[in-house]
Amino acid sequence: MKTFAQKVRALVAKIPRGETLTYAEVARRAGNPGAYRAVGNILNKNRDPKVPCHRVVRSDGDPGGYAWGRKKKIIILKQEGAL
DNA sequence: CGTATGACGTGCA
DNA sequence: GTGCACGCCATAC
Repeated sequence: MKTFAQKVRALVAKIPRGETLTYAEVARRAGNPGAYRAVGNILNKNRDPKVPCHRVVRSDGDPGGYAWGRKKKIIILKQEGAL
């Protein structure tokens, strides 16, 4: 039984380049549609270089947050063509 | 085990 | 349209 964090990281790592998923979407795919809160929390404490957490945005269209800086996140998305 | 936290989401003023 | 408050879940301490 993988922990929710493990599932989330695996899903985020599967996000194709140039595409973005919302925390709610990731949480839903992880099996816990109501744990979108935990998704952000997990990525925040478990920022893994193998996980493109910058491809995870909020449902409002806002970039959300980024452990390395929200601004940096936007730049990366722009470079990938997701923005 | 219980409390506090957070990169959210929705609702209401 | 903007701002504040509440609710929600998993993880950390």
